[in-house]
Amino acid sequence: MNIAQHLSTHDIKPSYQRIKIYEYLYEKMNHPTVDLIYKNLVGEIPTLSKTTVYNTLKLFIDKGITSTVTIEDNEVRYDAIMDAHGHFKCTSCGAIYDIKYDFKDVAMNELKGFEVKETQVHVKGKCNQCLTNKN
Amino acid sequence: MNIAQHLSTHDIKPSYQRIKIYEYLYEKMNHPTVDLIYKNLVGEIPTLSKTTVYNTLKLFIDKGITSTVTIEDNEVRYDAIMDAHGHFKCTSCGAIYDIKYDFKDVAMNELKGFEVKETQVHVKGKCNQCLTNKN
DNA sequence: ATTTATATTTGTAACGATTACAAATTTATG
DNA sequence: CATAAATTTGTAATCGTTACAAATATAAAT
Repeated sequence: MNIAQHLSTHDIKPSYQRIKIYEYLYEKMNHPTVDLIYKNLVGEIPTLSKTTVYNTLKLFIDKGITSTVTIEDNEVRYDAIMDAHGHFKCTSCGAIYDIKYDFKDVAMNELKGFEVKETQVHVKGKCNQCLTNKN
Repeated sequence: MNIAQHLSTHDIKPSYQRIKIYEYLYEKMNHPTVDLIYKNLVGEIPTLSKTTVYNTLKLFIDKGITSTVTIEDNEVRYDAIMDAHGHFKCTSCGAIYDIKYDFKDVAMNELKGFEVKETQVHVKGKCNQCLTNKN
C-alpha cells in the first residue's frame, strides 16, 4: 500500500506528517487515541504538535479515510479501516478487537423509511485470553 | 411506577434531587445530556448544582438503573431504559430514536469464548420525517 | 532564481465538559 | 436536642479539544 498515493487519491496532499500519522493508524491497527499517536510519533518527528495530529485526523475524517470509535465515553479513538465493522473492548486488558457483523441484521426492520449513513457496534466484556488467565 | 421505591430497591436513598432527576430521565425518555437535565430542573429546584447532576447520574449507573449513550464523540447522554436496545440519531433534526435489535444477531459468531457484558448499537442518518420534509 | 502566494505546521491561549474537594445543608441516629 | 452521617452545593482544578495567529514549508509566477 502506497500511503502517499492513497492520500492523494482522496484529495489530501501527502505531507510528511500526514504520511506518518496515516502510516501509524494503518499499520498498527490499534485504534489509538490522539495522545497515543502523538507519543508514538514525537520521537521520530520531534517538532510534531498535538494540534497537527488533531488537524490531520479531522482532515482524514472529512475525506473519508478514517473514522472515529468511541467505546468509552471519555476517549475518542481512530481507525483507518473503513469497512463496516464493530469493536469489542476487553474491560480487563483494554485490548480492542475488530468484529464483523451482518449489517442487515442490525435493527433494519425498525428503520424502514430512514436513511442510514453510519452504524457503530460496540461490545464490552472480557476477552478469552483474560478469561483463561483469570484476570 | 413509584420512583422513590424504585430507587430504594436499588440501594439508593430517594432524596428530592435524586427523585426529580430520575423522574426527568424516565418520563421524558429524551436521552438528555447533563446540561439538559440541569437546565430543565433548575427552575423547579433553584439551588440545584450541576455537580449534583453528575454525582447522581454516576450513582444511578453504579447501581444499574441508568446507562450512558455516546452517539456523538463529544456528548454523553443518559438513558433510564436498561433493556438492550440501540439508538438512531437523525443528523438533520437531532432526534434520537430507540431501536430494537436482536442481540444474538450482532456478531456473536466472532465472540465465541468472550464474555459479553454490554452492547451498544448506534446508527446515524436521516429520519423519515426529515426525509419527507426535505430537511 | 527570486519573489509572491498558498498551504501546512506549530505553540499558546481559550474553551467546555468533567472531576476533586471542602464547606454548607439536610437527614438519620442516640 | 445533640451528634453523627449522608447529601448537596460552589469553587477551583483538570483534561481533552479547538481557535487563532505566527512560523515554516511548499507551490506558482515573474
